[in-house]
Amino acid sequence: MTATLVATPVDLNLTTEKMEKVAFILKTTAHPTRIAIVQLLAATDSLSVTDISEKLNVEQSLLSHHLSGMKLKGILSSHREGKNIFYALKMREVIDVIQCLAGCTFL
Amino acid sequence: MTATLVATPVDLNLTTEKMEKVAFILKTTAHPTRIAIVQLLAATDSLSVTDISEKLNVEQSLLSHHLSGMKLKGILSSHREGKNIFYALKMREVIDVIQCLAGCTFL
DNA sequence: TGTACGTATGAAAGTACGTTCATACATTTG
DNA sequence: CAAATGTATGAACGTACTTTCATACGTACA
Repeated sequence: MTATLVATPVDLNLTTEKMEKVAFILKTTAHPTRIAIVQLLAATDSLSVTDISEKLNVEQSLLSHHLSGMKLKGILSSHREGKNIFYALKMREVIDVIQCLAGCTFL
Repeated sequence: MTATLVATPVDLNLTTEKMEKVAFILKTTAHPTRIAIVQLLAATDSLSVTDISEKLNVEQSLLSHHLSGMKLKGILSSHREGKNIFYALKMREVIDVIQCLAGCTFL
């Protein structure tokens, strides 16, 4: 008997449409600042733009662009509270995505 | 007692360097064709460029660009067998990443 | 050795993304 | 209502990504 050092085949079985959607979400997440945002909101539930800006040391306008993009694409949600706008992680699955890759020993 | 409808906080705890690496991998995967490539190689272990080109209906040169990029970034590996070059999925973690997102009901 | 086949490569062009800056909008407070 | 604070928006610019095309390279086989 010979040992076959071959990975177990996995059947992902995605339609073209689903592949496009997955790619869309991946692209939306694929940026250090945006990953940092996800990380923050994974732990804190909801933060104002100023909070995030200070914790990540990212300039207000740039951060706002990232946040509204992520919101537009369904990853984040937001609500106003007085002068502040609070963002929260809506698509919590991205946590698992990041966690999965972060667990790679070779990274 | 009040029910708090709040998601469980998750501590991702990534360093800046790791966030950059994760972003790098995400970016490398974030494209419908490349997701299709991963899907194919997740199931088949190793395929020639022609195989992939025919199955995905992607022109040779374009496919080659995608493949060599993915190889360069450590996602794929390749070896020559005669005239053919076979590509295989090296970083199998990306399967989980895609599977995770593909499992989202709302996609 | 030359011809055919499989694959890679590089330039060029279009498109999308990231960043900055200036400015506008909304809400609170004096 | 004017000023201050928090946030969004849009234009402009540079950079990176995607695609196509032409061509080069490697291998097999007549």
